Amino acid sequence: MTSQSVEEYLEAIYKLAEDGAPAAIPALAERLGVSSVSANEMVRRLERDGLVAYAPYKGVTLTAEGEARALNILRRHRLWERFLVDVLAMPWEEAHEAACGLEHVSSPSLIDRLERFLGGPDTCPHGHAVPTATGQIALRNGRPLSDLAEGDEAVVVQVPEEEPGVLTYLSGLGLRPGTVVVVVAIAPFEGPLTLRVGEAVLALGRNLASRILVERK
Amino acid sequence: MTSQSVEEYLEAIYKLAEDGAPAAIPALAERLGVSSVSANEMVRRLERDGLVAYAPYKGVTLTAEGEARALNILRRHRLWERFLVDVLAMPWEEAHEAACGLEHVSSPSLIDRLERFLGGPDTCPHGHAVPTATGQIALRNGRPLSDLAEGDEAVVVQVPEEEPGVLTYLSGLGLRPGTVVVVVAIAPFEGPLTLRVGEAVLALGRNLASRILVERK
DNA sequence: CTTGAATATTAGGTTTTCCTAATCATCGCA
DNA sequence: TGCGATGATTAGGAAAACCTAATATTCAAG
Repeated sequence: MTSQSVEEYLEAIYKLAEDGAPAAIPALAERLGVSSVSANEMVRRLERDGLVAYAPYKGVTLTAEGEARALNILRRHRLWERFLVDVLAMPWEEAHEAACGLEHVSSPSLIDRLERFLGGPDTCPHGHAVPTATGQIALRNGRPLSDLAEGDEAVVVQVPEEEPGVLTYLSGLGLRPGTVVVVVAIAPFEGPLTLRVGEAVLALGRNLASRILVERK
Repeated sequence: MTSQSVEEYLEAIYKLAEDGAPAAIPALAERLGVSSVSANEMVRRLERDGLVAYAPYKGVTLTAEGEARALNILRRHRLWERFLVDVLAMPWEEAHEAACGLEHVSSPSLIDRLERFLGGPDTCPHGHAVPTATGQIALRNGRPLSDLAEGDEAVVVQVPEEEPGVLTYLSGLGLRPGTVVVVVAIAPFEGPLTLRVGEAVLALGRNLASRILVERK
């Protein structure tokens, strides 16, 4: 019996930990739209239940059990997203929102059936790997778009998920998994990249570019 | 912002009221697996919020607003059930369970897309009408199986939903919407009906038979 | 018209998840 | 090394849904 709140915390902790360091409480609170006090409280509860390890001023880390749960949630989320986008033709950011609800009320049997119906997709619409029913997750190969040199051509394999605004923006630019991009120019001093995407030429901030994964063509 | 609990109450009140009289609190509590005190408390809250009218010892009735909400929930429930059974090939009673969760986390946009994908089905897998997005619900024509006479032949148009055990039982007997039945015999003193369903002959209690709707062939 | 059963309500609690305000601890930088 | 910003925790609450136990009402049937 894992409550919806608990699941959301586990998911958020997992996502935050993806950027290297353990999740900090204020960052966690921020992401969940909750006060630091509440996040602290909940983290204590998760610790008591053996789902995370918490060291004040250091951060929160998932235990093996906690990570298994988190991967399972991610599995549900990404399969639903795939369904919503591919089958129901829902726009990206709306699909993310909707999947956030559905993921907490989906039995293993339902999810397995959904996976079979979808033909066992490897990734969600943003290119993130779908964990298996047994909790394995494939690691994406590809490197940040910001690592390319001028003149390089590459194909997008992954864009960040979560932030609704970012999703709409990228979607509007046509930057989605499978898109071919050519680096036209790279501005100095951590400046933006100029890209050619199909016919269009556009500028993309370095920060966002570093969160988009590409593969050499 | 209607909470999941509130939605479940509205749904239960609607279903109970279908059998004629306003929903009694103990019946409501029973159906929701909750104490009478809790049900009473919640009904008071619903009344405060203008969703029901409550007269002690008389029962609970939905207001126009409450009924609109209930129909919307039923719409979501039945469309999801259709999806789970038709598309994911989920067995009946598992689908009912699963739909109970999904119905509370589905935005109007999601439900409209789902409906379009399913081709705008008129009924759920048990033959209950799907309310429209604007809150209309078609009334089923058909009469109780228990009203037939010996020798009558008819086609099932609706079976009771909700109780998991009943669903499995009926499903096992092959009694589902579309099934053709012939009344072989009717036992006196409110006794069981003997039916022929395809090749099989089976006995069905009068009570259950009265909750199955059929149409003359 | 009384009385027993069914129904309703009150009183007092619990758990979960959130909050604000205030205090305490720590880290990193000057 | 000392201090200010950031992070952590405590104290005290709130709202939603539940619960049990006890009491009060009302219904219906004899």
